Amino acid sequence: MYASLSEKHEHRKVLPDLEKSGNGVVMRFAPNPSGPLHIGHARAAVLNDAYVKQYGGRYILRIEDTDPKRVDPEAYGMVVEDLRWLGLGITETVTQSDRLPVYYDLCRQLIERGGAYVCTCDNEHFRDLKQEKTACPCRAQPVEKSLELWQKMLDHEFREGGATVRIRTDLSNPDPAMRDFPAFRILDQPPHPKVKAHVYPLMNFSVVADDHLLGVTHVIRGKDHIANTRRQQYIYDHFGWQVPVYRHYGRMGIEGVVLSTSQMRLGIKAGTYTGWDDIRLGTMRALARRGISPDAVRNAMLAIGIGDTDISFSWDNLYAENRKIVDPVANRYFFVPDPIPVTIGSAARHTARALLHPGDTARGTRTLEFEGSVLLPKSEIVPGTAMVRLKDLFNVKIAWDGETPSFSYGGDSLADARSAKARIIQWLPAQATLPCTLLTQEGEMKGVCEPQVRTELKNVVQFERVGFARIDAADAFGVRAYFTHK
RNA sequence: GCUGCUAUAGUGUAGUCCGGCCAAUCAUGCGGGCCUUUCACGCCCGCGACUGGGGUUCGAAUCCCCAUAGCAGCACCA
Repeated sequence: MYASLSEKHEHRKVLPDLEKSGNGVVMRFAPNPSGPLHIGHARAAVLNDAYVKQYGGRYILRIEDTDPKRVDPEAYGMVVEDLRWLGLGITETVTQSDRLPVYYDLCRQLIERGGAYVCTCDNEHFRDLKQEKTACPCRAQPVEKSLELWQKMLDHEFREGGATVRIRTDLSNPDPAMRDFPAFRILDQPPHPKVKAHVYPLMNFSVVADDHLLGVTHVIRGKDHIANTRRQQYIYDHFGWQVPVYRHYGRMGIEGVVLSTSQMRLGIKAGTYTGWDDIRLGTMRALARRGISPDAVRNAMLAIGIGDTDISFSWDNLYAENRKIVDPVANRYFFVPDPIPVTIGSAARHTARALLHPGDTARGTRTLEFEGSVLLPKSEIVPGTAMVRLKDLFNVKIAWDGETPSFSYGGDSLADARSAKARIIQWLPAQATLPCTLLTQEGEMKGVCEPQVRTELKNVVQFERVGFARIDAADAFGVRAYFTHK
């Protein structure tokens, strides 16, 4: 029966065609290993993946760890885990810190070609010259001199900031960002967690080197890289290499969560967040913990596409995608928040059998024995309520003496409840409950749930009339669940 | 300030290249109804947008200009 359901969603928009994709594509996802992946990374990761799947080819994970200041040793593993969770078709992984000799060699070649030079000017001074479209003295030095200085850089004869390799561009370029931008720098501190080095390539150089060497044909990334694309063009031209096809999608604003890795780290250190998977964060692991399916993330990203308009990401749209995936599989249970004990006079023992899933009766039922007392959600028992129906059980009449209610058996007839417009609410037998804490992004909800929820550890269930939740921990003493969405 | 990119309903998105078939698509959201022993799912109905102003044209969401707004870059970050 779910086949027909999913067919309806097959009209999902496909991504626009990429030019030069006839013989397959080689694409890459290139994160900086400073922390785990978040929803912002997911866009680039998923979009590239989708194109590789569409056209066939290779999908390279390239860890860009050429700035030791922004490397968290634990992030290498986290990135791989997060990508695996997302279900991407990564075919190979390279780590830039393993490839420093490759970049050094290419740098020498580039200097020999006159495409780069070593600059020993003071940083501030160079910037002033650049604004004036003026060359610094180093620019005119002979190639031999630059090669000599480059060797000195490698030999660590310069201190941090003492020398920089610059790409020769066009000083008259109207965009100051294009003028003789740096390609290598010297860094004495901090030490790189993976290699011993003091000369590091800057992103624009290592990216071009790797994109070319690895055969990358198409690059899809955010438009914050547009300037880098133009800068990188100079390097391609110096080497005489062919440029990949670029697409730059617009900025994606995300409401309500902190996405800055440094802020998240600070918050974790300060105890504001419980960890990288704190459900108030926008990391993949936080989404996973809340019961968001990786396919929902994928579908939401594909729906957004590669448009170059700035957009604001909507959680509602993600939740809708997730609901499509989770609703057919999640078993139903009762969770009674803020429970109040109620004894129902004059009611005989009853056995309630509630479907685990209303759309799939083959899954069977759960059994709740009524023995006289139940727990009801406090919010449902408000003065004036004359009758409620306990779902799958019977009707309950409520008589009010001022603010004080008294409860009595109101018959089994569903029709009576309907005609009395009684609400059909969730409940639990007082003698068979399990404490349950439902954690939402807004805070904790204490309550009780069916003991059988214990068997759903790590699964997403639906607490009827409350919403979907992922069972995060469960034992004989209680359940901890994370609220997914309504 | 300089350089560049973008502008369709609350949100996302199609249409824009090659003007008419667009009194503008689809999803989500919201409102109403049906179904239903969940406020879920499903079904039906409805709400809601071409940033503004000029111009070109028989005709403009689509082409041109100006304005406005947003975003990005101008780092020895990625």
